[in-house]
This record gives sequence, structure tokens and C-alpha cells, in this order.
Amino acid sequence: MARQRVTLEQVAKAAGVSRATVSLVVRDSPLVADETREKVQRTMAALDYVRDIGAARLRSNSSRTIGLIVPNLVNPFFTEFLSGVEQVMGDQDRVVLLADSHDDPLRQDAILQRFRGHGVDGVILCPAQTSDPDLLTRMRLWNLPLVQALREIGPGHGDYAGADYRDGILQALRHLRNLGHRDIAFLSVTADTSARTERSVGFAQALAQTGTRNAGIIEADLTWDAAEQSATEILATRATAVLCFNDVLAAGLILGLRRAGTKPGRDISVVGLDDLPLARMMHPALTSVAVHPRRIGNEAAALLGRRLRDPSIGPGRSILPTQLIVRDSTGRI
Amino acid sequence: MARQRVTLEQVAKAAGVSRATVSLVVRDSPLVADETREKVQRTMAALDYVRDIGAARLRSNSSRTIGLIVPNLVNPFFTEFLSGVEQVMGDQDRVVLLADSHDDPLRQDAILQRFRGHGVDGVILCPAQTSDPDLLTRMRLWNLPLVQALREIGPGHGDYAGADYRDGILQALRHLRNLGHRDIAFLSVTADTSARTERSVGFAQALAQTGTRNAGIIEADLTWDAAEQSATEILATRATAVLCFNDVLAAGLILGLRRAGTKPGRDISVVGLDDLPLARMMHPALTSVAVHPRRIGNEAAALLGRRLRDPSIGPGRSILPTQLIVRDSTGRI
DNA sequence: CCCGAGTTTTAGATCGTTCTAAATGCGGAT
DNA sequence: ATCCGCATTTAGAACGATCTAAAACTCGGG
Repeated sequence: MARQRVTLEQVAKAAGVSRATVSLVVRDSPLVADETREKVQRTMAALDYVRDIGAARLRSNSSRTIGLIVPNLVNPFFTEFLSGVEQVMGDQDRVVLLADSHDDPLRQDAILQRFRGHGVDGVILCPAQTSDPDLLTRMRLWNLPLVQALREIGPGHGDYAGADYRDGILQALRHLRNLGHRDIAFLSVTADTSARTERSVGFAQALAQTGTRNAGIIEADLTWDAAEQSATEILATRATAVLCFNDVLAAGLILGLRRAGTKPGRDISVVGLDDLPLARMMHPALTSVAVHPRRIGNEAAALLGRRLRDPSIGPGRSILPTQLIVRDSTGRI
Repeated sequence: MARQRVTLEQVAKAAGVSRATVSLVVRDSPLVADETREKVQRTMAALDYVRDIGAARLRSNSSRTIGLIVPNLVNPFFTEFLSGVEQVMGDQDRVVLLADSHDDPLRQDAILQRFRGHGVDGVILCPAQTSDPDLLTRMRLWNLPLVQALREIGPGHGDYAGADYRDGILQALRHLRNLGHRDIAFLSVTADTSARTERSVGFAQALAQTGTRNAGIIEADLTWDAAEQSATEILATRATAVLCFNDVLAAGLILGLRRAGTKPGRDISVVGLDDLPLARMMHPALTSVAVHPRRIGNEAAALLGRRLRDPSIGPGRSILPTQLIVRDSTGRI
């Protein structure tokens, strides 16, 4: 039960130098003589010294720690994103505090306070639905660097990483039009986020640009069951093709359509957004717009790194290109 | 750039009491008078005081922080598990440091050092393949409480949370036998973990217990492509049914089988393990053994919580029951 | 009016680091 | 000899909390 943490002090004593010198070695400062440095490094290794980053932060105000808040850990989309963030942060020798807001602004607030208490250097936030726009000013007040990702509170300013959904939707509708579709429905979500408005607007614009018609907008909760049940509503429209808010809904919808006796890809075309891995596995394989959430995660992490290095730099916005992947769920009318 | 962190000192001054009193209020100690407590709480709220947990830990040795290492963030199985851990820890007002070892023991070591430096109270580890058994003694030396999950280094002692795969496999083979199958193949993975040996042994035992025959053990990398390609090898055996290491492999295999012109569920039966959400979405829908990774995550977190509360308590092992979910990928011979 | 037993509050040391400012050692130029 | 400049090293004060041990109250009883 012995408290047996090895401290700077002990290393210093063992190496016959002062605490301050060891501290300099730890942070590999150029001020220390090569001979001393080596001696100290040897004793550090011998004693299995591990620097206490908490104590270091107390004095220096850099915890090498960042907070990451996602609204959902079940959707593979977010976990791929998360994996992208973790990857870059690990390479920068930073550590990621992870939390799931369950799309609940109150919970999100609580998490932010907790993160604040832990002295994170910055936060990557994928905001919960209906987050208070006021949150941004509060965070500025707290002096807590923020990068938003995938979704955004309020009008876009500040660091942001996302994907060019509008263009992706345009690609999808062009593809559908080339296959002869004219009446297109949109299976949207109930949750109110910037991601939804972006895609709704993108849908409207793409309709105009491709000369196709809105056959109806159906909303469903973001679950497979809800999407499955929405199939009947979709079939009640005169749509020959459906664009879905994301692949989760598309997958559920396809299940529902099959259950209702139609053959997706032949009787009705379905396009997803996100191109989750499962898109390939479904039957019929899902035509979807690839978004590469992992890369967005990389970008978000890079943006935050940049911000931490230079807080005065202008906001960085990173909108990654998207790409339609054609599979079997879309076909000629 | 203003230094604007609100400290105990400032709260104390504003409330007209001492630092120590405020500290007691923060930790809601019963020692402080109700009147004082309220006064202090009001000033804390007014000043937007946030307790610095790093500083607290320095003195008190409890960081309310735990480390979680998974070998893979892409596999939904692990992210569900992770989500289970996060949930319980969040409720305990603890924060999760997350890292991905990519199944690489060296990386895993580096992560552990980083966690140690951050002063985590304990670690939940899903060990990377071929982790050195020596790691356990090292961690004991470091005085770092450990809960293993899903996989285990060395012979089982110490806290562990996992699922009863053996029984799940037995259920699967019974089911296959009842459908008339006698020759059963096992699609395994190349990665060498306790999870693999557990399932291999379970397969062998279940063969014996059900009076079925081993039609061959095929190994594939843990990717869809590899599983897809293994279909030809599987078809070269005389197996009428295949048990797969997990649903990812099962999904790939089914794709490969279909591509090869067979009809899974009719010509050949396929059973997965884990019952990932995608099992429902595939065509044919995958018969699989439900493992509930989220609950395992809950358990692992609970075990660690228990250990932190009382370090002297005996090791806890939590093996959750599994349950065969029959869908369309298995059929009468 | 003092005492003792509770209850409540507090001063000061402490945790392991970094920072600041100053001390030290060493050549070479004066 | 003395002094300067440079490269190294260091003592001691932070940082923001908790802990320990003692101080300051309160109150009823002698």
C-alpha cells in the first residue's frame, strides 16, 4: 500500500543535481549540458520516473489533455470520427477525455464543467441538438478553446470541421436524375441540428439544380425501427427515389421496404448519406455519399492543435469533399 | 489572456471565511454549519467557481479519472463496450481517458505510461494481442488498479468482465445440430488473443457435447475483405454450416458466399458471434449469439468502481450470459 | 464565572511540478 | 589580478487544492 510515486526530487537526489535541472531535462530544454542530460536520463530510466502531468499543469497551464463530446456513441459514424480524433491526438502525445452527451444540452453542460475542472486545454464538440447559441460566448469567457465538428451552433464562425454535404447531395440527385427519376422524397430526422438544416437546404437546392421535384419530406427518429416504419409513409408518396438523412435511416428504410414487398433498387431507389461500412453489407448494397468521418476527426484534431499552438490565429474551417458511391440500391426507373 | 481562474482563495475571501471551510463545502463535508454552507455555495455559484481536480488530486490522490484502452475503435463491438463504460463512469462523476492500442503491445505500453503520467485512478484494459503477461505484475508494482475486459492476459485472476462465449457457442451448435447439421467449420481469426482461444476451445467442446464433427478451421484477418475471400476455402470443406469468430467475419463471409453463387441460409448455414446491430440488416439476416457488449462495459466500470472504493477486496469476475438469436442465415440441411 | 465537551472554523504545511531571478564556473580579454 | 560574457545550474516562490492539528466558539452544569 506504500505510496511509491517517484518524484523529480528523488531523481535529482539520485543524480546529484537540483530539481530544476531535472525539470529542464524532462522538458528537453537546450539549456542543460549534454553530459548532465545523459546522466539524468539514465537515473530517470533506472528509477522508472513518470512525470506527473497534473502537477505540471498546475504551474504551467498546459495539461496535454483535450475533451471530446459526441452526441452518440452507438452510431458508427461518430465512432469513426472519434477514432480519427484519437489518432491525431495520440500522435501529439495528448490524451482524449471522452464523453457522450446523448444529444442532451443539459448533460452537455455538465460534461463541459467536468472537463473544465479537469483543466483540459481545449474541446472538440459535436454539439447536442438545440444547444444554446449562448454556449459559444460562455466558452469564450471561460477561455476554453473550441473546435466544432460535424454540427455547428449558430452561424458559422470559429473553428469547424465538417463535410461538404450539399455537394454530396447534389451528386446523389444528379445520379438519380440520370437514372430517370423525377420525384424524389427526403427521409429526414426529427432531431433539430445544423446537420439537419444543412441537408434539408442541400436537398432543396439540389432539386432546383437538377430540375427534379420534391415528392415529400418524411421525418423519423434516428433509429432503425423508426426508419423501418416510415416505409409505409414513403410508399404513400409518389416518389420513385428517396434520399435519406444518413445510412442508419437508409438501412432501416430498406428493411421496411422489403418487408412491404417492394424491391429496393428496382421498384424504388434509395440513397444514403455517410457511406458507413455497413452500406456494402446490406442487400441490396446501399448507394451512398462517402463522407469519411475519420478524416473529419483528423481535421478537427489538427484544427485544435493549431489553435492551442497559436490562440490568436484566425478561425479555420475545414470542409472535406464528399463522393457518391454507386451500388445496387439505385436503379433506372 | 487574463488569468481568470476562480480559486478557493477568492471564494473564501468573497464569502468571508477561510480556504479550508470552502474546501469542506466543496467536498460536502458534514462538519460545516448549514448557514455557512449556504453562504459559501451562493458565492461559489455567483463567481462561477470550478474546482480544479488536478490540484485536488495532487494532495488527495484521487483524480476521478480512469483510463480505457481498446484494441480497435472501428469494430462496433468495442464502441458499444466503450459506451457502456462511459455511461457508468459518467454517472459516478468520473471522466474517461480513451485510447486505441491498435492491438499493438508497444503502443499499449506507451498509452499506459501516458495514463500513469495523468494520474488515472485505475485502468480498464482490453489487452492487445500477445500482450506480455509480465504487464500484470508491472501494473501491480505501479499500484495501478486494473480491470480486464473481453480479453484477458494469462490465467484468469484479478478483476475481469466478459461474456460466456462457451455457452453461446454451445447454444449455436445445438441449434445447428437440431437443424440437421453434422459437419461444422469454424472461421477464426489470425490475431492471437484470449478471445480466440476461448472461442476455439468452446468450439471443440461444443462439438463433443453435441456430437457434431469439425469440418475444418479456417483463419482470416479481422476484416470484411479477408472474410469475403475465405468463402472459397470454406466451400472447399464439406461443412454444411459455419460458426464465425464474430459478426464482422460472418458478414464478410456471407458476402463472399453470395458472390460465389451459394445461398447462405439455404445451401449453407452461417452463425455469427456478438450480434452486432448490423446482424439484423444483412441479407439473409444473421443468426448470431448476443453478447451485449454495452452491459459488459457497465460491468467492467462497476468492477473498477468497487476496486477503487476498497482496494483490498477479492477479485471480481463477471461473466455475462449469452443468448442465441435465430434469424435467416441458418436453415434445415 | 469557569470548565469541559461538542461543534465549527482556521492557519500552515504539503502534494510534484515549473518559473523567476540569481548564483556559479569558466575562459579570454583587459 | 580583474572583469566580462557565456553557458549551466539552482534556491525558493508559485500553482490550487487537501490535510492535520489546533483554535475559536457555544452551551449547559457546577
